[in-house]
Amino acid sequence: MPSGPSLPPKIDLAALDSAIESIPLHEDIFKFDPVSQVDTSPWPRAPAGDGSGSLVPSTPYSLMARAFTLISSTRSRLAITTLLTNLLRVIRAHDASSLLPAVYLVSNHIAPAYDGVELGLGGSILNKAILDVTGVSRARMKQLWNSTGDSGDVAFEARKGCKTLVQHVPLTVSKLYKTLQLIAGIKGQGSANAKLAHVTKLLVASRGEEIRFLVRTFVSHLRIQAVKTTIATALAMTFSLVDGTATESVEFSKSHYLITREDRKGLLATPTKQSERHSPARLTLMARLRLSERLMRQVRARHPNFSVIVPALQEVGLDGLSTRVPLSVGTPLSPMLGSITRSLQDMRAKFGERAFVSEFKYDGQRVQIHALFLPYAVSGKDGAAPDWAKRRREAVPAEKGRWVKCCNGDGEVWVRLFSRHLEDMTVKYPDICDLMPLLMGHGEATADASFLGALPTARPSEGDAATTASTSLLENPAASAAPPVKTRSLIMDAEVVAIGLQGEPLPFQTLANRSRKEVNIKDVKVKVGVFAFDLMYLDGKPLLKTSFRQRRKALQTRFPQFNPPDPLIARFAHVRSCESTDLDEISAFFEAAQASKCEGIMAKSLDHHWEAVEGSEVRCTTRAFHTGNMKAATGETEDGKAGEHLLEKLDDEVADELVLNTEEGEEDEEREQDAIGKGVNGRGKALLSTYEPDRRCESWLKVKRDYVEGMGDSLDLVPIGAWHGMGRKAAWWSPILLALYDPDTGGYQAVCKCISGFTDNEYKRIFAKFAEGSELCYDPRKREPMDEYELGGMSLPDVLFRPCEVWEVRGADITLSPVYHAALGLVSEERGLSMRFPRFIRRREDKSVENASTPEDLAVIYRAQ
DNA sequence: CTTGGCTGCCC
DNA sequence: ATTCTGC
DNA sequence: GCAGAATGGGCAGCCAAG
Repeated sequence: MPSGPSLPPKIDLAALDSAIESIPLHEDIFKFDPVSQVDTSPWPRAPAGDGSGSLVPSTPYSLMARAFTLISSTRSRLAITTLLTNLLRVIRAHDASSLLPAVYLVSNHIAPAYDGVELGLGGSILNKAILDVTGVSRARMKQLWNSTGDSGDVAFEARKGCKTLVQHVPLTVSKLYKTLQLIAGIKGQGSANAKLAHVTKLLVASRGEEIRFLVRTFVSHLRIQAVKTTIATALAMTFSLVDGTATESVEFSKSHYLITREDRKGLLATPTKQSERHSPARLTLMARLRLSERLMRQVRARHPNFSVIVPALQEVGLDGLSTRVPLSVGTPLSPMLGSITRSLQDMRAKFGERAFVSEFKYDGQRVQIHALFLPYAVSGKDGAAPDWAKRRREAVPAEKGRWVKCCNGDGEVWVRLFSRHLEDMTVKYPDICDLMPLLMGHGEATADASFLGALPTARPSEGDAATTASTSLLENPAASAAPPVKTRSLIMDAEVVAIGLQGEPLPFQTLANRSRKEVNIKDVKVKVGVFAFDLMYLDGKPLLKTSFRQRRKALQTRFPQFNPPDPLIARFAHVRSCESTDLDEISAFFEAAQASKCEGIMAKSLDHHWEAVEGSEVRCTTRAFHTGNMKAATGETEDGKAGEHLLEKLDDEVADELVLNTEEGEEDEEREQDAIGKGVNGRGKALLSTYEPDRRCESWLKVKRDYVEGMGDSLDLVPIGAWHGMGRKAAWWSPILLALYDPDTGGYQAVCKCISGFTDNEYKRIFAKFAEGSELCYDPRKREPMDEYELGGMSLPDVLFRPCEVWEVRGADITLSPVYHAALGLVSEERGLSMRFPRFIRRREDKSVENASTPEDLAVIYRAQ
């Protein structure tokens, strides 16, 4: 119990529960009033943040638990969004300081990915905590795990029937968030116990449903059908709806986004009556909500940091948001992703007449490179400027990243590297950091011939790196032509690939062997090459809306491939690409990618286009079009009116871009000139080649061998065991352990687990056929396991199956495994083989278990890789 | 001082 | 990473 | 088609236990 001078006033828990219970969180967002419909008098109090010493309401965690419970009872996106929006509105209205913590709690995080904050709690520690707190037996725990498949549900069920003798102080959102941050900060010897102590304390303090969500929050797995987009939407709606509280900035008249109480009087966001749905007044407001939602998604995609976004919303609202939270060097944007495409023909067909390039998809690690040059001398002065330290601090968002001195003595380049999921990788790649000043023209060796080299593409070549480089230079003679232009700032997209002494690409597993906490560039054991493929920001200008053709051109001309003279520094090249749209040539390029150990290819649309929507007449006139540039979009047209027409036909996405982009600075003249599109006189649809953060787009298509039917390797495996599924798969077996059949011994060698590719019906069939305790399925802990199973270093499955089916399973490639013993001795004496990205394709009813794939079959595939 | 379990993060 | 499902 | 969920192989890093 807390003690000391500021003992909080005694809380009437019954009154609190009833006050929370009576909040109509499910109510239509236009009707719900977080001020008049919420009674905060029984809420716990905390000192106001303004230092006045006055006590203000502090959001009880039970409010969040209540919202989560309601959310869990539906699968309707609309209902979930409504609940979440109303929850955030209540918190915003009564306890604004808890809004950011609440948003983090909903999103399963406590900080942006790149801050490197980790809770370090997992199922194991939580199980311990639940045992401690509830006192249930281990057997009961296991039983609960098997039946619920959820840590929170286990905790909730385990505590049922436990008597809670002490009346606790209610847990608050703010307290929980602070504790999570505290837990994340605990390191070193004894940390496990220290974390456990905090967890246990909170579990003990929790009441009712709270424990379910508390535990899920500890394992960062809330499972409430709302992770990213739904939160962004709810946040946008929260700030669209003016609730008349003191903290709202009131500038209604000029806003694109705000909806006042007056505006929405008598209207419903989700009416049941058809007539109400189409009321013009309602449609106007819904359009505003959609605009806010799109704004929020865009801002979040360009600057995914709630610690920046939420305070910005609170201070400047939606209208000032995109200016206040822009794309910035030092903060990663969400990467653009490619859509899976099942064949080269499909890929070709999707682009139609549009120009595109194909690129090698290397098997490495994606990296987003941020770099900023800061000169020692400011203009007009020479020598180191006295305010260097201050300028340095001001130049970057925080004391993260790495400063690299330019060897020409001009200044320093600040570098920060991010992974695909936006983790900070700067310290992992000092060799890439050191590359940046040279790449940006701030080194002095740029005239050196050794700079002109390129990475060879899997061509074996004698001699050292320099010889190799000159060989591959022939592939791209243009590389030597470009003079180094000094670059101020950039954000670049690239793939990091492990390379051998000759610069040849090495497998992903080699790259994975690299240390992650690097201290010294001299200790780097796995050399890497950087294969660049996009440029999102250059010299202070975002290029997201620039066509890919121009981004690519800028990337290639400004940053020619080169091989730094210092062998410790990473090499730089562009991904190999092919501009032909001829299917045969693309096929040959795809084969070349395989030969170079690539995963496949990415095909990318080069230009912005307009295309007719079905049934409309299309007149194709070439003229300048560039999203984000009103003048170009409405510029020269055949009949002079078509420009306006075009604007009317813009789909929402583009309209939004236009609105947002007015704040992104002037257009680049060069870009404008090159902007190509098709005028459409009729209904039109935008097919853009913009960089779309956070989206899997049809303008980027990825083709891998294993997506293509009949192309990848597949195995015919025997299911020999399984575990109880979790979450939505709790009622079935998942994952399922698969094995090869060894005809020499009659044994079964486990090769991988499989979770993907099964339909729910297939799961049902499997669970019914291999029913627990039946002839075909037994508990290996209760009955001696059959000795023909070779499980390797695998932990024992919950159940073992009698071998009786054969399944076709496809994967990307075969890996040397530290765990499985499949084909042990055939390619390695120490390690067996396993499969990357295994997925169930179909049952082979035509095959008996004796006809399943053998260790030799697997070894053959491995050797052929 | 070594080993093995757990966690988070690459793909 | 891949895949399936409900909206 | 989007959004979310479940979970694959395998690595380094960290910590606890032996």
